[in-house]
This record gives sequence, C-alpha cells and structure tokens, in this order.
Amino acid sequence: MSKLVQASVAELKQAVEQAMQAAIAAGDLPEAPLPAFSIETPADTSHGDFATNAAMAGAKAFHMAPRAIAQVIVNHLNLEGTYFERTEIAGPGFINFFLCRKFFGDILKDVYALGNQYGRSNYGNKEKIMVEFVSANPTGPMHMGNARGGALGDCLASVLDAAGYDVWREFYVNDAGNQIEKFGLSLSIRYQQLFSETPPELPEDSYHGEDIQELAKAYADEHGDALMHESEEARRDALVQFALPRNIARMKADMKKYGIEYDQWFLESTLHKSGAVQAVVDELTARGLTYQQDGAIWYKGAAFTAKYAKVKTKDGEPEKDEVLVRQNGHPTYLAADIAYHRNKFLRGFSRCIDIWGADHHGHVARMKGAMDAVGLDGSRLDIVLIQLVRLMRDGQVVRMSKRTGKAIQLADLLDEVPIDAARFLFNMREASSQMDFDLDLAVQQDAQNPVYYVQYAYARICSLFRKMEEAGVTLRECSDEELALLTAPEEIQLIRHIAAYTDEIIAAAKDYDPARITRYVITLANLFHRFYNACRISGEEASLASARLMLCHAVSTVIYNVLRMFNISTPETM
RNA sequence: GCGCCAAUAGCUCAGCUGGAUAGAGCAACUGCCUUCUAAGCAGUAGGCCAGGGGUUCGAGUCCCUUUUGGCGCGCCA
Repeated sequence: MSKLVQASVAELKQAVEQAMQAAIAAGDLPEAPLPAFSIETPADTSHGDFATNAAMAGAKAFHMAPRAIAQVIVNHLNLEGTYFERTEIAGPGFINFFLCRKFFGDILKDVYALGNQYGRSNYGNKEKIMVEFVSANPTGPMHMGNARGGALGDCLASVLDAAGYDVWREFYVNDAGNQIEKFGLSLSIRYQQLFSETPPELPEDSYHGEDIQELAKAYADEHGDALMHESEEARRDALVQFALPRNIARMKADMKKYGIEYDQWFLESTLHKSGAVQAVVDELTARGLTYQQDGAIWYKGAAFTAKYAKVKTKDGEPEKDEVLVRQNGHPTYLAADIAYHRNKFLRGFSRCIDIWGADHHGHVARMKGAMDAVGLDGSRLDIVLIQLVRLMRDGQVVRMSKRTGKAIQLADLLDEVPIDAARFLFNMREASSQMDFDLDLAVQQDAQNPVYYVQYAYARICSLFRKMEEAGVTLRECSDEELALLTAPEEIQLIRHIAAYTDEIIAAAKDYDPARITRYVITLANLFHRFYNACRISGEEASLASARLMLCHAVSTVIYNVLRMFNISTPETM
C-alpha cells in the first residue's frame, strides 16, 4: 500500500526541514522562520518522483535566489536510510527527488501481501458517516437523475468505506406530506374514472402518469368498486395504503437490480408518528426562533442560513422566513427534513452526506443552518449536488422512451444498457459537471466503451495466468534482485501508478468524488496495455518473467479491487 | 432582480491544496499480429484554457468584472 508513499513524503518533508535548519545553524542561510513549502509529484517523471518548492517558497524569507537556496538545502540534505537515492536542482528552483529501485519492488511486494485489502486505509478512523442518496419520491417511478445519483452515491459510500470510514447507506422515503396527499387525490380520481359516469377531472398539478392509472386499476381488480361508496378521505387512505408499498417495493427492486443495497429505507412517516417533527417545532420555539403569523408557524432562520450562504440584502430586505407548520396544521417538508437530519445526528453519525439534484441547491444553506438552529453542527452536514443528466442517442437528446412514449425511467435505462456500463459511465464525471449519457456508447461492446477497456485489461491478465500455468510457470513472491530487473519505462510508470492507489482513494474520499477512481482505473488499464505491448513474459529469462508476472498480478489486483468496490463485474475471459 | 453550478483540442472531458513545455479518449491520417486476448499499442495533426482586469517569484487553478449555457428563488418537495 502506499503507506510507503505516505511515509516517503513525510520523511522527505522532514529531511528538507532539517536541511534548512542545519543550513541556518551553519550560517549558509540567514536566520529566518522556515517557509511553508510542499512536496509534490511532478507531472513529468523526468523531473523526479517527488519535488519540493521549498527554495522558491523561501526566496522572500532568506533574501536569496531560489536556485542558490536549493543548492544550500541539497548540501545539508541527509537522505540516508530513505528510499531516495538522488536529487537534482531544476527549473526556477525545484529540488527533485528520485526513488531508488527498491521502492518499486517493495510496492509490488505490498500489493502481493495485501491482495484485496490493498488500497484500504484507516484515513477515516472508523468515523460513522451516512450517505443518503436517491431518496426519490415514492409517488412514481424513478428517473434518470436517480440513476446518476444512485451510481455516485453508492460509489462514494464504497470509497469512504475503503478509506476507513464506518459507512451507512440510507434512502429517505417521503411517504408523508403534501406529495402523498396529491398522490391520494390522483389515485382516487383515477379510481373513480373506472366506475363513475361523471368522474371528476384530474387537476393540473396532480400526478398524470400512467402508473397512477395502473395502480388504481390494480386496486379495482382486487377489491372492486367498494371504495365508490366510501368517503373521499377513506378512499384516498385505502388507495394510498395499497399503492405506496407497491411503489416502494418497486424502487427497492430497481435499486437492487442496479447493484445498490441500502442499510436502511427510512420512512418520513415515522418522524410524524414518533413526534420527532413536533419536537423540532418545540425545540425551535423554545429557542425563540419561531413566531405565528397568518395562522402558520414560521421559522426565523435567516441568520442561521446566512452562515452558509450569501443572503440578499438588496434594499435592506432580509431573507424571507420559512413556514414550519401551515395554516392547516400540517408541517412543511422543511420541518420534517429538519427532524430527519436531526434524527441522523442523534443516531450517532458524526458526519452526514446528502446527494441531491442541483435543483435543490436553494435548500442547502437553509438545511445546514437549521442544524445549528436546533443545537447541532451544520458543518457536519455536507451536500453533494448533482447536475443534470441528458440522455443522448445518435447525437440527439432523448427525452422519451421509444417503447412507452413516456419520459425515460431508471427501469427503462436498466433494461437497455448493461448495469456495469451504467454504473461505470455515471461515475466518470464529477457530480458538479453536467453530463450527457451516451446510450450508444453504453451498449457498445468495444474499446470505446471505457468499462470494456478496463475489463479487457483484467481479462487479458487472467488469460496470461492461465497460459503461464499451462507452461508450468506460477506466480511467486520475487526477491529484491529479481524485482530490480523491472527497469523499462513502461514498467516503472505502471508501478508508480499502482503505488498511488491508496492516496487516490483518500483524495476521492476527501473530495467526495468517486469519479476520480474511475478515471484512475482507466489510466491503470491504459498503462498496462502499453506495458503489455512493450514487454513480454513468456520466453523471457526466468527471473525477469517472474518479476513481470508479479507486476501483472499487482495490476489485476488493483483493477479487481476497484471494480469490486464499485460493484462492477470482473470477467476473466472476454 | 438575487443566488447556485459551469465555460479547457472539431466532440466528450482530466488538470490534485497556485508550480517546470496545458493532458487523455473519441473523430482524422500513418504504422505494429507465424509468439502471452489487435476488445490492444506506437506515431502525426489539433489550444489567445470564453473576454477583460487584479493578486505574486509563478495563474487553466485564487479575487473582481463582462458574456454565454444549465438550475433555483412556494404555507411544493
């Protein structure tokens, strides 16, 4: 694992600091506080494996030319006992460091020893963290945005797990409130349209989808027209009680098909039943943050929201307050959502991540502020906003399904494209960028489709191992001397990339950006194919062949670990 | 009007907390299979990083501004 890398960076930083101190003590540098500097990995490997800007950063403090400072630092540098064998001063004053051969061999030994644990770290210290994602409305089928959110959320959770967090996946089901009222109304009308000569018309802002008609019909098929003789309220209740579980079951089935398993499906209704929503209203009232107006209860949240967002102050007009409880006595979505997030923290999660569609961005600062308002810490709630997805076919935007003529649903997508491709492609772009999902590319079974490109690299290595086994050559742990035979630029580049894996996961966890790992594994496959074209294994002298076999094994280990982490299949033949 | 996200090769996108000549993949052109999967590789070509200011040793990256695109500003969720 790249404990090696992390240790190397740490010891390098220390060595440079000590060199500067020694130089000051020796009078080669003037007395001055040490500058803040960094250790970085140059883009161009001819500039070394690591580099530091210490000399440039210190130019001001030491009143000397950067290259002169660099020379002084190098003169006092002691790299004995480290993996570094050589330094050089380059460009405007960079000090470049070159790793010795043993480092690369040790990386391969580490991967060999750690196997499917390679890449995992304790960065997160087992901190309890929740990722809440998709959380689609149970009033209808899931759509394309849910597909992207599902892939990103699930893979983010996996990345956090690999980085050493204690991760919990949750789906929030809005099975209460206004949308459910509307759902009931729509069902009731569709139901009445089945039996009545003069049924009511569906209002403009209710659910017009076919699925509502199907649900009403399903109820009628099972229970007949009995509800026609019930009160409107009883009819809606019965229909909702019938339809909601079906919709939720379907969402669970779709998510499962998509390769996503939640730890919990959290029902909003439980918050209302348990009194948690009322408790939030009471809590805010006790803190003097509510008032009554026009028969509703309002939340004075502007000051809390302002901590997390700019607030318009045009004409001295403050941010509008929010309604918590409507005139009709029903709590708003905001009240329930505050209760939900409060509940998350009370369950012991020290950090909560929500994946939301970008159209909800107006809600972000308000929600974080509200956590502060109820006495929690809004900075522990992080929202990842996902920009829109457009489906593309033949270079054209696709809005409607060919089959149903309706808006494309998640289920349609999963019928059309392989799950592997959907999960992989939705994970290539970071959440903040708008993306086009290319349906033609997703079903394409060739190298243009990145998921196949990566899987092919893995299958190629599996095939190699089968061939070598037939020839009586098996994988074994090589000696330092044997691994030192790996000197081709293709080999060194490949090992360097393998060495970076753990840090990539940590970086992806820090940035909440699982797409980073997708790009990482594509690059890994590319480096492997390059190596495989340049270097042979069978036919080479035995110790070199064994060393290369160990390298191939390391590559397949990392590809396997990434694909399994993202729940993408790893075919051994293609 | 206010706010959020973006703008990098013909197309789709990388570019890590500011660092050394701005990178891939598609598409275009030229090569590489009697030997481990050619679903692969190598090479050529392609750029005032949307425009303009600023910060500094140094800006695609940070700040301001203009333009363009997407989205949001409900007693909806």
